[in-house]
Amino acid sequence: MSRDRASDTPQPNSTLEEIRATRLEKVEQLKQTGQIPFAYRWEVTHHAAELQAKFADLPNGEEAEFEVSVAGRVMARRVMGKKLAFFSLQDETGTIQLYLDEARITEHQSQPDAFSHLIQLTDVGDILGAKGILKRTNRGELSVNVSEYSVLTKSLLPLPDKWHGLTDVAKRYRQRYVDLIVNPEVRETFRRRALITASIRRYLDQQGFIEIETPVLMSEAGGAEARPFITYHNTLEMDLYLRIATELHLKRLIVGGFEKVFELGRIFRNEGVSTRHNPEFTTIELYQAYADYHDMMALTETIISTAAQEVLGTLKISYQGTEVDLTPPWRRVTMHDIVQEKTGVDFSQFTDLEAAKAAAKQAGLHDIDECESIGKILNEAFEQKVEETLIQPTFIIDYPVEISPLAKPHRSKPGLVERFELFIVGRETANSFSELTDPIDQRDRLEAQAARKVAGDLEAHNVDEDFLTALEYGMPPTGGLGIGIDRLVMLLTDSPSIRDVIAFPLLKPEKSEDA
RNA sequence: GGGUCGCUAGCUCAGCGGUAGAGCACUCGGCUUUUAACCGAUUGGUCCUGGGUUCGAAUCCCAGGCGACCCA
Repeated sequence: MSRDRASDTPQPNSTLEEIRATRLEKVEQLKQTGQIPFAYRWEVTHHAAELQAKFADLPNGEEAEFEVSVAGRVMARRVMGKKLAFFSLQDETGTIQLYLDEARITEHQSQPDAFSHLIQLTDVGDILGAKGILKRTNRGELSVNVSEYSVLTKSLLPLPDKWHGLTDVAKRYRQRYVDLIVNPEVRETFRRRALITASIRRYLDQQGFIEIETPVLMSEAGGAEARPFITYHNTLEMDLYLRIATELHLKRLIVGGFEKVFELGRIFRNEGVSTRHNPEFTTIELYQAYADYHDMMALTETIISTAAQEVLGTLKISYQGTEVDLTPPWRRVTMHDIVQEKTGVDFSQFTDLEAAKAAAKQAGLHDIDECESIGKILNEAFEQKVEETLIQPTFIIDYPVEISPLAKPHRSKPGLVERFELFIVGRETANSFSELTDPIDQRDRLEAQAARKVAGDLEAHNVDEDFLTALEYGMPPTGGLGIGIDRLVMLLTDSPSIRDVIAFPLLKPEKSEDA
C-alpha cells in the first residue's frame, strides 16, 4: 500500500477540514487496494440484538460453528497491535463486537494485506460488512470472529465524543442523523412513535374505521381557531392555506355515507414554537356516525390504553417523574364542577356578565376584562386554575358554546355543548364533541366567527359555504374525536419536549454568511 | 412578546482583565482477549458575530444571532 505521507514528523490532523482530508485520502487508498469505499450491497443474515439473544448461553472463550454476515457502523476501535483488533459494530438493533484476528482474515480474504488495510484505512463511523463465525471472548463479549470484511461506506466526518455523545440540543435537532447514530434512546423514541400510530390504526381498522386522506392545501382554512400558513399556487394564481384541522373534510365524508372515518396526519398552525408546540404536528381526527361524545369518551380510553399496553406493556407509566395510571375508566367531570372545585366559584349561577367578572377577579383570575361572555370567563378560570392540576387522565365535559363553534348544543344544559377534552399531566391530549349537524345553527356560528375575522381576529376564518351545503344535505348524528399524536407520544416515551418526538422539528436556519 | 441562562478545539467542558487549556477524537509509534482498551509523542482555536471600555478583552459594557428554561 502506498504511504506517501508517511514520515517521522506527524502532520496536523485535528481540525474538521484536516480530518476530512485524511479520510478522503483513505478513500483513494481503499480504491487502490481494490476495495469500493461506497459499496452497492451486502448480504445481511443477522442483526446484533438477534444474535445477542440467540447466543446468550454461549460460554466465554467458546466458538459456535455458526456463520453470520452482519453490517453496521463502527462505533469503537480497539487495536491491539498488528495481529488483533476489536471493533464495535452498531446496527439498527444494537451492537455486536467484531473479533479481528489477522491470521484468520489473511487465510480467508483474497487481498494479502487485508488486516493491515482494515486497521489503517477504517475509522470510527465507517460502515462495514463482516462475515465470520460467532465466538464469545474470554471477557464475555459476543463477537463475530471475522474471516472476511468489506468497507461498505467510508465516513468522512468524525462522530461526536464516544463517551459524552452529542448533548447540544440545537445540534441534536439540526443534525438528527448524528443524534440517532450516537444516542440509541432517540431511535427507541421514534420506534415507539411508529408503534403507537400503528397500534391506533390497527385498532380503528378492527373497529371498521377507514382512513381517508383529505386536502392539505385549502382555499380557506377552517375547523379550528388558529392562524394558518399561506402559500401560493402559480398557475391558478391564488393564495392557498395549509390546513389547520381535518375536521370539515372528514365530516363531508360522513355526509357522503361513510360511517366511520379517520385521518392520522399533519396539520399546520402558524404559531410560536415551544416545548409543547411545533408549527407542524400530527393529529388523528375520527368521526363515527350515530355516536355521541359519550361513545367518544369510551373510544378515547380504549385507543390510548390499547396503545400504551401494546407499546409499553403496562398502563401504569411514569412521565418526567410523575406516576400516571391510564387504567380506564377515567374521571369525568364537568367544566363548571371542576372550576368550582378549584376556585370556589360556581359560574353556572351567573346570568350577568359583570357580576361574573367581579367573582372571577375575586377568585384571583387575571385577564378577565377582555372576556365578552360568561363562557369565556369560565374557560379562563379553567385554563388558569384547573388545567395544570389535571395529572391523571381526566375528561372535562360540557363546554360553553362560545368556545365550541362546531359542537352540538347540550341536550339538557342550556348554554353548553356536548364536548369533552382529555387532560393528562396537565396537557390537552384529546378534544371531542357530539358534532353539530344543524346547518342553520352551524351557519350562525360560522358567520359570527367570520365577523370576528373582519374585525381583525387572525385566528378566525371565513364561512366554508360548501361545508354548510354538505350539512344541508343532512349529516347523521356523529361523534367526533381528535387526539394530539405528538403529545400522546411524548407521554408514552417520557419525552419532555415535543421536539424529542418529531424527527426534524422546525428550527430557525443558522445565520448564513451573506445575510 | 418579556425575563434568566448558555455559546471556547471535531465532541464534552474548564478558564472569567495579563502568553488559549484538559479529556476524548484525529495523526505518529508500541502492544495478539479488548470493550470509555492501554502506554508514549505530536497536532489542532473566527473563544457565536459586530461595536465599545481598557495599556491589554474569551473574560467587562452595548447591540445582534442561535439555543435552553421560566413567564405571558
